[in-house]
Amino acid sequence: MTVTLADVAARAQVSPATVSRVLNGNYPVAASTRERVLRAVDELDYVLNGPASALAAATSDLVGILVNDIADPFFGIMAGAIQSEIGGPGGRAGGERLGVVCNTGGSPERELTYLTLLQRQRAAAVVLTGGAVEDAPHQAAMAAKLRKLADAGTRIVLCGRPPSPETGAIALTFDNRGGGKELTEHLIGLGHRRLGYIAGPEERTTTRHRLEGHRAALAAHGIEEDPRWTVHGRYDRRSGYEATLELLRRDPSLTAVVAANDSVALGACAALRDSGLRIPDDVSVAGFDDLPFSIDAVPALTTVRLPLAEAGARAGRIAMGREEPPPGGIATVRGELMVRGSSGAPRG
Amino acid sequence: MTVTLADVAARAQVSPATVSRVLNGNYPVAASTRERVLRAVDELDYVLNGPASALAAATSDLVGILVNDIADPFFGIMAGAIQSEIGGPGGRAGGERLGVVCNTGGSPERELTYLTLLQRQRAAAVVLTGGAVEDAPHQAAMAAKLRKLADAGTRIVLCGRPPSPETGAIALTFDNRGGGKELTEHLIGLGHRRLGYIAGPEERTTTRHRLEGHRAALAAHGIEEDPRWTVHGRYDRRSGYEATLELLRRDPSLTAVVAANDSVALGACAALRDSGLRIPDDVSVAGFDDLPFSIDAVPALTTVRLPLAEAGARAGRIAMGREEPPPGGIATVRGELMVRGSSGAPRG
DNA sequence: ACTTGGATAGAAAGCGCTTGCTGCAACGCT
DNA sequence: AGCGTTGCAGCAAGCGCTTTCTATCCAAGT
Repeated sequence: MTVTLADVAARAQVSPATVSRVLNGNYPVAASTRERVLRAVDELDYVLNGPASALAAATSDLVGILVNDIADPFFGIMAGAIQSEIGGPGGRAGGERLGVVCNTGGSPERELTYLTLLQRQRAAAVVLTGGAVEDAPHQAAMAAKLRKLADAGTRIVLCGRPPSPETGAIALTFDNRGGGKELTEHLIGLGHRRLGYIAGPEERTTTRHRLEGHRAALAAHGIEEDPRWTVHGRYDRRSGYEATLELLRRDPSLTAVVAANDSVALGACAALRDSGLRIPDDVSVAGFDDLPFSIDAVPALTTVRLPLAEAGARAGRIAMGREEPPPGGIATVRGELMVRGSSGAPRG
Repeated sequence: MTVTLADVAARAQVSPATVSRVLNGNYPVAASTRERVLRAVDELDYVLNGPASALAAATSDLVGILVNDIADPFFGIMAGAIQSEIGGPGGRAGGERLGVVCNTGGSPERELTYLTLLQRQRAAAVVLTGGAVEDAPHQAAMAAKLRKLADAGTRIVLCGRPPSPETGAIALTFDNRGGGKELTEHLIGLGHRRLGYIAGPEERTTTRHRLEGHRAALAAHGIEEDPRWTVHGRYDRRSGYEATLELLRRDPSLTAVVAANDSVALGACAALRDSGLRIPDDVSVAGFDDLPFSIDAVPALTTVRLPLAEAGARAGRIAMGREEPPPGGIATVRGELMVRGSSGAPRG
């Protein structure tokens, strides 16, 4: 049926053990023998049986990448960067690993299930990207699962997610709080005093941190926040559109709208325009992440750039054991304020 | 060390065979026994060893999803839809499969390598999304690889990619040619006679088909095309920006720019604006795909909507054997012209 | 010339699971 | 009462690889 190691061995007139060693390159094999084996492999078009070798070697070459929403470039960019470092194809030869990205859709259950699936596959490493859900039971379950994975030898890396002290996982965290604060301070510096905030879904670390940064900026400048100025929604444009309309309804005198991310900001822009308001003359808008399309908004979006690709690449390297983890296993990745046309001084 | 089937069997006082059967649910087991086993599984926190079971059963629960660019929502949307149908988490219990998306970056070698990796893992199915590279040797290599995978029992589905007759793979193809034609006809109908075209990378089916549609429309209306009106580039905004500048340099009298996709169109819009031209008053712009952000361009982008999520979902179901393949194994998915603000009658 | 040791290659014992086949009650039939 | 069924459970033989341990060969050491 399918070609096996034994077939190759027979053809190359060596033992299966030798073929295995040639293929793994972890044991001295005479050059002439090696060549004979490789020729046989080629002639028979042999492909190693992954499951069998994983079973025997008790290690697999799978690396899992968990993302909240694969259709969102925020995750796509990170996943792409991680995967390209994982090696798989494109990486240097040798450790050819299969970087697989799994889309949780932001659902806690799916997150856990994927982790189990990866555990079942005995994944070599797992990278979790983006914010975490802040539900206590779920966090406990996650921590337990991660610990179990780690105990089984799976390397765990968090990319753009807060540290999980209990699990000892390496974490590259985005400084969402700092970025949010800086962004709002920029707006305050421009003269804004009544700022609406469109937050992401509740019970999410990213949502909370960005909002905290926003509020910290307000507090630092003695601006008392009106509870009506905050609306929660999803991380998509539609949600931004609706939330903006709601914000405008609650307080038409707002002079700025800060969005949880760029997609939401785009929706906000659309809603403002549809309401006959000009940006930034009537209302300033700010996003977060600086995804590629943000610069194409009209006017271009003021936002906080997160080095997604760089962070992803680093996370990938750490997951592969090709880069030293940061001291303490935790590193904070800062964002950079990008001031563009969507923010300006308020009227009057 | 780690818990094995045998441990569970011992604890439940049954044979390993029985545990396996309970877990797979493909053999009658007395209810009381089943319950005892499940309790033991739970108590020991047992997780099946994937490689071992794949080896023994000669089947795996991996399903590969190949995409050209994971950071591009075009692929992200399809991949998400496919993955959610693959089941994995979220799907109904039972056939819990791991849908893994692999990012080829549009590179032929990586595409092939991923296929080999999936073959090595004995993937249950593989879905290839998006356009194919039109290099003859590579196509032959791909066909051979796909055939081999198919022979090994892996189901192959092409989503948004032209059929590959040699391989007998199921194909859900986008009607890029038809969409391109319709789009350009819309522009011609508006009165445009000098249309620039920003094509995607050469040697790509998607690029060629869209361009052919564009040219067919021109030909059908007796418009002779100036070779200077076509520029090739990548499928990203940057490329669209540069190509537009080039187009303008070559022929400043163009009244419309048709882009290979929405991202490119966005770049085109930016270039036009930066050149002091208004859209659509001075120059009309059209994209392709209708990605979520297209409606947020200012003015909103005229484009062709491709039912990415629907097609992906269907491809996923077919890959899982949960839906009948289309008759003949090939289905054409049409796009829908979305006329919006970025296209209008030319000046004068 | 004889021992020693380095360099290769082979034999064989699993890795943890699945599954065809066998075993054995309890059951219903004539 | 005798016997074929039916329903469950266990035995044991692998699945295709890796890896430890052993065997062999030859160059070098004394």
